[in-house]
Amino acid sequence: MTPGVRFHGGGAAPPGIKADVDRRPVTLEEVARVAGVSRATVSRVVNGVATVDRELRQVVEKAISTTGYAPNRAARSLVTRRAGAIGLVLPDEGRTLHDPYFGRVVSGVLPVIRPLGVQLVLTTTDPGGHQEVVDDVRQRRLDGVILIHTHDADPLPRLLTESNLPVVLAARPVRPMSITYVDVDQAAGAGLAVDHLVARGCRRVATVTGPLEAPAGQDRLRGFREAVARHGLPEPLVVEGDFSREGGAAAARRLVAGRGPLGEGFDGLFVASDLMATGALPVLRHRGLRVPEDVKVVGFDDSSPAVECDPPLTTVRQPVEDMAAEMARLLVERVERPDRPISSVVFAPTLVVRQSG
Amino acid sequence: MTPGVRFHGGGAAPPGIKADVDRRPVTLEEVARVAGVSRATVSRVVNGVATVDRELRQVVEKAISTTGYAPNRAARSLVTRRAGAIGLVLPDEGRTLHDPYFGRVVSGVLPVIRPLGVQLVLTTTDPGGHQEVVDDVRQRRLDGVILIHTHDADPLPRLLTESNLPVVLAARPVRPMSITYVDVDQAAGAGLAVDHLVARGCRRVATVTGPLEAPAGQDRLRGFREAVARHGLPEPLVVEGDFSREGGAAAARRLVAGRGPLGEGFDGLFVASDLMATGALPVLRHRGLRVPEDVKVVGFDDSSPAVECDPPLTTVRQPVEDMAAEMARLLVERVERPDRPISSVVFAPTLVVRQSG
DNA sequence: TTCGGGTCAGAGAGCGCTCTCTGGGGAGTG
DNA sequence: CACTCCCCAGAGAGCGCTCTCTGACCCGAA
Repeated sequence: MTPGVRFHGGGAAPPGIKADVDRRPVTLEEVARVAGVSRATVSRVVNGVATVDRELRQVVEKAISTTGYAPNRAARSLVTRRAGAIGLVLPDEGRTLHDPYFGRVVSGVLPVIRPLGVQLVLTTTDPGGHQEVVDDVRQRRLDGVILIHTHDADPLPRLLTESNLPVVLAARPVRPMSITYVDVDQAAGAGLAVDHLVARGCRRVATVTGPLEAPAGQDRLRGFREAVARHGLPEPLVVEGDFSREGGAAAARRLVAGRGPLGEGFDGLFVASDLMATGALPVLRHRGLRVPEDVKVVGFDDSSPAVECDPPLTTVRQPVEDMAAEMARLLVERVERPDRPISSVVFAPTLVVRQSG
Repeated sequence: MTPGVRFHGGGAAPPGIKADVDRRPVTLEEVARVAGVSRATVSRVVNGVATVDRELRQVVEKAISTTGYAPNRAARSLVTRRAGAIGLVLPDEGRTLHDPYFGRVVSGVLPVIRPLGVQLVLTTTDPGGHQEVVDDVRQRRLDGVILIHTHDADPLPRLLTESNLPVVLAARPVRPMSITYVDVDQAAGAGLAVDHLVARGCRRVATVTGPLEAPAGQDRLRGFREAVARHGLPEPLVVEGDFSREGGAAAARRLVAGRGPLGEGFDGLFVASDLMATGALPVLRHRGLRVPEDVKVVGFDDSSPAVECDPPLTTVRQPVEDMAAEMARLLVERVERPDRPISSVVFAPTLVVRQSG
């Protein structure tokens, strides 16, 4: 060893903040030494195990705070076989990520899992397809996943359940399968919309549906038809949309094209998503139809476009935050007791009345 | 040991999927045994270390795929002292999470870190304040964090940098400090807006600013004033807003209140955020001012309200995805080489012309 | 043949934690 | 007073991986 000049430290380190920097993290071992107890006892204190003497506990707690100990999660995970993290998986067709719905899900999930010390990891199924997500779970980086907006062809739900990994779906699966999901009663929501239109005096109603291969699309149409029948209304106009703004506009154009000069056609319109409604409204306006005077419009989702468009949209609200919180709870439950029977939850929608209908 | 009935397995397990379920995960050790090599060699193959004989490598790779081996990340983290995860920290005043901006950040960050095998962990500073985030890093659950929308009083940037933890800020810090950040040239963006208004024939311009304690608010106002001076325009009207829709509406009311009967006042309006602009537009309309005929309006952000409002907004676009990707790159770089000098990046804004101005 | 040098696989020591098992000591009982 | 029982702290064995160090083996040069 050549003796040389040490720039930082070298003798007794000055006390204070600087000494913290670049120092090796404190381990259980060191806390134990400071407290004059064994590693096991410190571990018990850290994890809140009750069988520790009061006095001893205080000594340990003091040692923890003076040393500034923070447990290494990787080491703990290695033993407990828990990652302490769950995944939120979005299909990245670009759309979902930019949908405010996504933020609502996050703000529903976080309050449930943070107090449990569980992290929320964000992923899309975008690049490597789905294997990445499965790998994340198999590598024990994720204890389970919440799947958003899976579509018909999505192999992920099956892939994950077949590997017996904890999954919760946001929305009913396309094909019936043994999987936990949380959904809103879509049909009932559509019914709420029709009830409202009828209460406001509409007699000839129309609908722009979602894509009919999606369960949400199917269910909202079914609920719409059932409510129309229940109220004894004449056969409604039905045009299929695709949940996009442009799709809503296109569908609206087809609807007004079939409308006669003096109002035969429809006086109430249920659009199966707010985004489509924001596409449909300008079409109606350009056709000279005033909303809500000539046509009353009700949307679905209560997403931000609903309040931003003109006029603000009466719409069916899904309690997304509550649903997300429930998904988180179900997932955590499933991670902790994989043997429990799976169970799903369906929420009731509500109607938010604004100016459009 | 009492001999008893074993329900699952017990003899030779039937081959196939069922056997995978509930089985203990495969370890390096087992792969090594199957391949007839040492644990070290398998590790070398898994991690792509070059000094492994070609043939041997193939044998190991085969063993990996037949056993279905997936490395345990916790074990790896324990040794490498890398969590393999970075945090995206949002201040939860409710707003940010529901802002589409947030989704754009995520979709900029993910493509950068996923190929590196790094996870994105979402957090807010909401409940326990900021200690939680610091703890996450100290517990080595997070290698570093990206901080979004920090405000003046936010202690987090300082807290993290003082602990010498890798941080990247989205936006210039309020007070100058030694920290990596990525931002758009706010002043230049405001200049773009004024240039456009002038090119469209405006002579008397006004602005609704952001909150002036925020750097973005200050910089956009400064850029606005500089451009106004550069074009030799008369003293502009300036009203302070707060980046919210309601704040935009309130500011617009104050502006039109000062406007005389025959158009003395302003014919061009720069609103420092799209959201505020969506609040301002209806106010102008109710005052009988047509956009863009009577007043041309330019917003800032190119967020979704810009395309949803009526008329669609001409606005200054921040390349949010690119900026987010850059933040991710800077953070990863910083995690890998903490000794490197810190560096920040400023992006150029562009103008998106729509119908409002 | 001997020897130096280079290549590459194996041995083994941890990383920091949890958790079971052991055992000391005090209280209660016969 | 001896014995049992219980309570609670310590010892120590891993969890599954990485990475350094050792050493076997082969090749070419002396």
